[in-house]
Amino acid sequence: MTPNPKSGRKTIQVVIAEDQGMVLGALAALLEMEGDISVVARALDGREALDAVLANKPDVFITDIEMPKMTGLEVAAELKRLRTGTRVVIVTTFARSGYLRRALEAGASGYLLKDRPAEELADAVRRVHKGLRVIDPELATEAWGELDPLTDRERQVLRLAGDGKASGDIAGELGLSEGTVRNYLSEAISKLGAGNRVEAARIARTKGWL
Amino acid sequence: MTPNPKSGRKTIQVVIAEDQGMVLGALAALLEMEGDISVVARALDGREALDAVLANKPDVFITDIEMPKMTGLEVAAELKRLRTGTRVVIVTTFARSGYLRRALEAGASGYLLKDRPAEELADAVRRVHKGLRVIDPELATEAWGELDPLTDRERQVLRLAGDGKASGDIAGELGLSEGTVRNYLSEAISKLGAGNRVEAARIARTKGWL
DNA sequence: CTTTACAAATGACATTTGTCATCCGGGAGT
DNA sequence: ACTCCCGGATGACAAATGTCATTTGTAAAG
Repeated sequence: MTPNPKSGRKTIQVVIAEDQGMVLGALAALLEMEGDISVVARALDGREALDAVLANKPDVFITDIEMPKMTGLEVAAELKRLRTGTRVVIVTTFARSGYLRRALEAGASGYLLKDRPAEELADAVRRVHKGLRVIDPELATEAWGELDPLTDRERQVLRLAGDGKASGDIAGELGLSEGTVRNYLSEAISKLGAGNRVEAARIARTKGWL
Repeated sequence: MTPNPKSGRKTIQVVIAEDQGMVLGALAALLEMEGDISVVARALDGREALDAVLANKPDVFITDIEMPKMTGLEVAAELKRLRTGTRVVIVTTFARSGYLRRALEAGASGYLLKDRPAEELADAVRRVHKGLRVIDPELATEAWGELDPLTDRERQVLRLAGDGKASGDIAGELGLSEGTVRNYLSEAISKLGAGNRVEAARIARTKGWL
């Protein structure tokens, strides 16, 4: 609990969230090697992460997107709403423009891919701590690529359809009529230029619209 | 290039392969913290990995499964064929019994999940280096769980169907008649206890049968 | 030379999907 | 009050999908 009594005391405090324990530990190890950064807490899911950030008030919060309980984007949005001073850096596998947009809307200061060399993480933490924005170059360019044409309903319906559920089941799950579900699906299919529900779901997923 | 002039000189030499640069670096950092382990090379894809192992003859080779060029399983199989003395540890996201089976057939000595706590990695390396086998507990139990009931045809057809292709397209792509495709699909669906092609594909995928 | 076995195809049928035009019941405007 | 719009629901119809029983080659086993 006592703050790392290292050089000068002015280390950057960070909290990390990542659902794969091994990766979480490894990233933490990576950051701990840097003299000017201390990992004050780790979390294996979104809810835990949110609590950890609120409890520790770190300078920077590093988080994955796809996690149990709450996604990294949801946590970021919540932190923005609560006006904590903590800066958020998203670290994810997915180069999806939809994710980046949502991340920025949720007030994230950084968005970088797990593809990048490891050194960039510590760099990003420092830059973001200074108040700068760090966006992965690959995304930065085409970032503002076409925006999500789907309505909320279409999204929900498409999500379930993509898992192989039948129209009737989906209807039951969402409290709609089967016909209505088919209508939404039909709309989504045409908006995405797909040939059927499955392809539509696939397309939406790769764009990060889910 | 000079071997780490640490305590005693008898460190375990390892090569790591993982396609996500950030994770690769982090895992390396994690292992480097252990006094008795040295990371002598890193690789970002399968081919690179194979070369690195052949060039360095490490004690242990740690690898992800899903990588560009060559999968970790393929590299493992090749190393077995070449009778190098290097022990292989698979580290992956997927708890699929199909993968585990293939890993063991390819002569891997370890199979662990990225879900597990980070400490287990170094442990696994040490155990494997001693000649022991390390299988993730979650998989170890049901490991020999039900073997793939699908025929090759069913697999092919299911793969395409899972991407949203229609029966007709699949037929064209495989040089079969549409009716036949539907028959295979129907068979696969019943074998897997699914309700339709999409669910069947999903189930097969999670079992590692693809 | 049979028998058996299996991959592939056919045909027929019920069900599910995808499409479209239309209808209903509230708001929100003006 | 009276439109106009929008989420949702209906109904109808064509197309795609899932199921089965049956048939045809063909290759291995006897």
